[in-house]
Amino acid sequence: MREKKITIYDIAREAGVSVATVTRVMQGSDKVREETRKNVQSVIDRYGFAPNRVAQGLSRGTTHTIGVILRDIANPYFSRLVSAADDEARKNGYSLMMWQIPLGEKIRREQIDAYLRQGLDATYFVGVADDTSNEMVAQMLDRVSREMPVVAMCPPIAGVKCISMYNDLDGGMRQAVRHLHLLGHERIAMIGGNKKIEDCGQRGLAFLDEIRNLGLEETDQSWRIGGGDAETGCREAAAMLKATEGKKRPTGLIAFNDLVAMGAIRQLKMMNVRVPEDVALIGCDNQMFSEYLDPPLTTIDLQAEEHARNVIRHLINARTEDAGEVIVRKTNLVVRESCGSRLGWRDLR
Amino acid sequence: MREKKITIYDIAREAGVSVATVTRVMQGSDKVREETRKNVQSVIDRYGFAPNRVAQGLSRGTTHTIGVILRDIANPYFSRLVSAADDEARKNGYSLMMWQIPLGEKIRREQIDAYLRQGLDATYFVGVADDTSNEMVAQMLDRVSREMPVVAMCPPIAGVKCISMYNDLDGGMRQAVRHLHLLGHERIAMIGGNKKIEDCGQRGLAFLDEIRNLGLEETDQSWRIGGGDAETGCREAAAMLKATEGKKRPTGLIAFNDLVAMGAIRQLKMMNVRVPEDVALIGCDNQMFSEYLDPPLTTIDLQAEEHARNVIRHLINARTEDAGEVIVRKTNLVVRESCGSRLGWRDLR
DNA sequence: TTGTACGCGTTATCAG
DNA sequence: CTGATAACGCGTACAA
Repeated sequence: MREKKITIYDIAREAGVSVATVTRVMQGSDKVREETRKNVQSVIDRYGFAPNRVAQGLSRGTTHTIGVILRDIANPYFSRLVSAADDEARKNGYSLMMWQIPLGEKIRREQIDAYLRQGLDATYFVGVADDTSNEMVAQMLDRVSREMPVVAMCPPIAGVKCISMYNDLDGGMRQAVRHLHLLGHERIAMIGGNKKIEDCGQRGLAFLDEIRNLGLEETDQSWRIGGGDAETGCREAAAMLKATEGKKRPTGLIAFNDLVAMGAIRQLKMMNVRVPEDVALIGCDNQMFSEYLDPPLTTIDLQAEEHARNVIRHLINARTEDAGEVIVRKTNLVVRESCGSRLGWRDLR
Repeated sequence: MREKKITIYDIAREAGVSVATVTRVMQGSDKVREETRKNVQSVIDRYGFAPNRVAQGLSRGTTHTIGVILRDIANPYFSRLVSAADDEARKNGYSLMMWQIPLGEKIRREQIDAYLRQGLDATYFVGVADDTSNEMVAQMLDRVSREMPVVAMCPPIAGVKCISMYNDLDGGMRQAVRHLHLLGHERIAMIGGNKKIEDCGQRGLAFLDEIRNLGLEETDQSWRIGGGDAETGCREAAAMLKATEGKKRPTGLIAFNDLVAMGAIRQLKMMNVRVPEDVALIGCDNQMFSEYLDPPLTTIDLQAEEHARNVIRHLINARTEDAGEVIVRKTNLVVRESCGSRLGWRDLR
């Protein structure tokens, strides 16, 4: 199956020069006589020669490969990031190596060892909300960032020296809350997000804080915690309706993300609650499918592609001094119909 | 940033043996005295030593890395494949290297060269419908499969020697058509799919063929070709309604995939056509979001995860004789509410 | 301007 | 059983 590969020696012999000269030509060194240069180049072209990346990696200590550590690329938000990242990397001569670490699975020492000895040039870590306080993640990032530049897409983690480039979901949350409040909602609740309140970064806290700022009521139904999937949306929406049966239920809902929102919409419909007439809803991530939901979903846009491209650029140009840098990206509220803002102000009593 | 890495020489010196012996211990060779073995192993453990993959790659000629060539990992169907593939690969000590080639972009010779010299052990090619007749794809797969085992997720391509493992979308299509026919639909149309009829593999043809088999009417609106995205669904659904205005329009619709179906649902609703009461709809892929659409989408399930895992297993165990093998996977129709089968038979005149 | 020879970290072959 | 040592393919001081 595998044919004999031609090496730099074959080219050198054929061109009647040494391997050093071939290397010089390939690197565009100016310390080569023009005549030699043309001759060597023609041989290279004739054979379609290109250096073996593995050997190059050993010799040069750089593989032109960036590792991407993430939880689950099947999550459409993450796959958008990776798609843009791969495109940007490839345009700069780099490749991406996937490394999924399923959420809930222990990160073992040997896994990190295995990751480290692959000779990667840099690491793009895509974190989820509670990774900021996850001890295993911290240890992993700490070890990895001692070996290569790392950009982590999550808030800074105590004791870890890497570039942190993440979304201002705090601000996004507050904006969403204010949007609903402006539309006249007085009872606003949140669905989904991390199990333990101390694990949510600032996100859920920001939500609660903004509720208080606006002088809105905070009840035991204000934040129904859960996961970040559609199932959570179904389950928690149902539970919330049940818990507030007969009482005044929330009229504004903010979902942890668009998947949760998608599940919530379905459950609400099944229970004959209209969106947005009875309950307004806002999601987060601006997924590809979000504008096709019924109603089209108002959501917090994170500009995933732009974010990912930026990460790759940082990684490629990373200098040691950059470690510790923190970059916060502003979010955008994309207003569609799920929060009813197009219907104008309404009486929500 | 990068600390001095320990090598096999350090271990050998520390253990008072030669590097050959260290290698033997690491490979579990039985030709090592038990006492030596334990001694060396203890040193290995103490230092947490593990061989450098790059050097290993050079020496052994195998990198334990599988390349994944695909069009766009942001497509949720592909990202599901990759997620499962990565999981399966990792469980077997392999890593995945991404290689996106955007649809519509020319595949240049140098790109293939670059791919080839990465020292990959195998290639997982995820094709789209018209790749089967795409000359550039054929050339690429031909070159790649001369260097390493390849499993292509598309029908066999003339002149390319690789394992072909793909879905029986033909059969899936026919099943979908018959399902609608059984429900009483007499005018069934298809939306989306490849631009040129000769590029569709058997898929669109299978649809048309099955229509004829059942003695159903075939009109110029029977197949509205287009792309494979939600936009196509919107555009073509609108165009179809417009083209059949005042006439008898199709009552059963089969979308090229779930994205197209998603767009179609939205457009139909906007034009006050009810699904499934006025038009029944079937998609393809069983995407994560499909059951959350309104109505939940009946769709052809391809068992993406299982498919991907199988590909990886084949790649890892590939023998030269396997090239040329063709594996066709059966599909499943997942019946939900978008085709109205739960409503029972209806009069559709 | 060009060539020689060594290093990169492992594996594998061949003596011993 | 164990140890030198030659690949693996390329980059690069250093020498010429």
